[in-house]
Amino acid sequence: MSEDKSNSTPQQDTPLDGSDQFAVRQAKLEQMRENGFDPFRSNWEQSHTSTEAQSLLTEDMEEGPEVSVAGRIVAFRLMGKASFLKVLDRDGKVQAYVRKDEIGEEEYATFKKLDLGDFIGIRGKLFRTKTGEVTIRAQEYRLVTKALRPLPEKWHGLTDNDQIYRQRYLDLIVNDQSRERFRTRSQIIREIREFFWNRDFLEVETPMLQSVSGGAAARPFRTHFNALDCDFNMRIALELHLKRLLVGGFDRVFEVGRVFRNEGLSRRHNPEFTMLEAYQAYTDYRGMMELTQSLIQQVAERSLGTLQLERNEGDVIDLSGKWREAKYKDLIIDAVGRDDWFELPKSAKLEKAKELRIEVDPELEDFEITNDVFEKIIEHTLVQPTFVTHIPRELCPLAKITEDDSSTIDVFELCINGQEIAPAYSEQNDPAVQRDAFMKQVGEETQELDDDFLLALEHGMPPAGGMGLGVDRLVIFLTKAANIRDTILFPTLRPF
RNA sequence: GGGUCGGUAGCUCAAUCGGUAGAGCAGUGGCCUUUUAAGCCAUUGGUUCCGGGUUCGAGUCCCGGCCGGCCUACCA
Repeated sequence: MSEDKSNSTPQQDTPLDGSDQFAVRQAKLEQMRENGFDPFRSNWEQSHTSTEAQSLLTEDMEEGPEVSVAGRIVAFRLMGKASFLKVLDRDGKVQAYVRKDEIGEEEYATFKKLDLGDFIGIRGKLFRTKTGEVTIRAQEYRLVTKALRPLPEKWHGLTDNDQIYRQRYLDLIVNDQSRERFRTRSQIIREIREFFWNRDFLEVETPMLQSVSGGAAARPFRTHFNALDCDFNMRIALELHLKRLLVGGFDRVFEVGRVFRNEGLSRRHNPEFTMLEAYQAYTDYRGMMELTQSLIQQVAERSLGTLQLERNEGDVIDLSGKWREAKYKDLIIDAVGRDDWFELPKSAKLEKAKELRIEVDPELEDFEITNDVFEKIIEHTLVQPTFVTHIPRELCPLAKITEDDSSTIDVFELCINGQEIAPAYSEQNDPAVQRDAFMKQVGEETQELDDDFLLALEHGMPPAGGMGLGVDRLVIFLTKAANIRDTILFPTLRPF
């Protein structure tokens, strides 16, 4: 449909029947302009937010002070010569009561022409209605911004997923739960920063455009830089640059930032997602264990006020106390039901995997079959916080090898809510061992060899523990979201 | 990428065997000075996602496409 923008006067000879709500609202807007109001230019001074205003009327008071609020009309109940409406602003909703005999006949006539979705300012004293709701008795109101499109339905809200993601603003206006979830997400990220600042970590920013994207084995997004006429990748991890800063003498650094992985979409994967990584010199993965547990406990306590998280499944995740530790090998042996799993030849492992109904590619390496067992039958059972330790060295080329067991590395993988949420390592700082580990990966895997990083290691990186945490996944279980897309304001979608 | 389910009014949803496409909310016109999904009366509004096909007749059946949900695969 194309509107004729050149025709600024509404066609008065064809009365609007109300079928085209956009046209009806546009006609109202034109009418206002003719009467000398600009429905977009006015501002309104807020004295309080909706919830601040409501708190001013305490139990013992009959009438509160005068307040001035502004927001979007989300409920509108006209009753002849008086009306109730609800105004939504940044921290909630407040009800207002408008009477014809208090604002005047003319004002009331134009007030009745307002629409759901319009922004208005209201000034008046607080009182309590019959049913006890704190309400503003309007002495003055003004339209601040006209909304030309109608809001989604008031009771069911917006449920169409596609529209929720593509027009997130509508979701935020009408779905309280969604609005609340994104406020919580913001609070969580704020508490994460607070935690690290308090521990004397330096918050830094490292490049998103990199000529070599290392630190993980995911496929990158590629782009081209015209000025230098060369290709760049978007980063897939923060790790290698943060470690360069350890070399540079920043003993404690962290970054919260977006990383990009050119892989599939799923309920738990978005191609751009938010990663927290922290590196601390003169500690190891054990130190990271204490840090990670404290971090998540403090964040949950401060942003949710509890360490007991009820899941949609009905059970409760208990974040309190000291968290369970379990060795990778023990979990595997337990899951497959035989002590000699790690001594079995590959053919026997494949056989057993088939028995357990795990689909495995016979081309896989031994350790990959084992890891499939972990990912497909163990990981989703780790609902209570569990540090999985002593992971096979092949899985993490960037970690230190365990002193008394050269087959494993000094790392943990923290699982909560059946999801891997935060890995941490005693970071590998021997440049030769690091190079060997990289070389084994390059070619068969997607990790690229970052020579510049190895050069940095040759200058000496102090012993350190490091950890990474998928912020979106943390938000998923802290806010009981069903899907990663419900925790990302504008998730990646197929363009129209 | 594969499987599967879906797309109907601004929104939330109906539509029997293939037989005139409906309701609630929103809108429009009235009534209503403490409502809470306000209420009452009246009423407008449809390229049934798009394009083909079968049929006397298609929202419904078939084919192709677009978009999405869920499952699955890739993502140490």
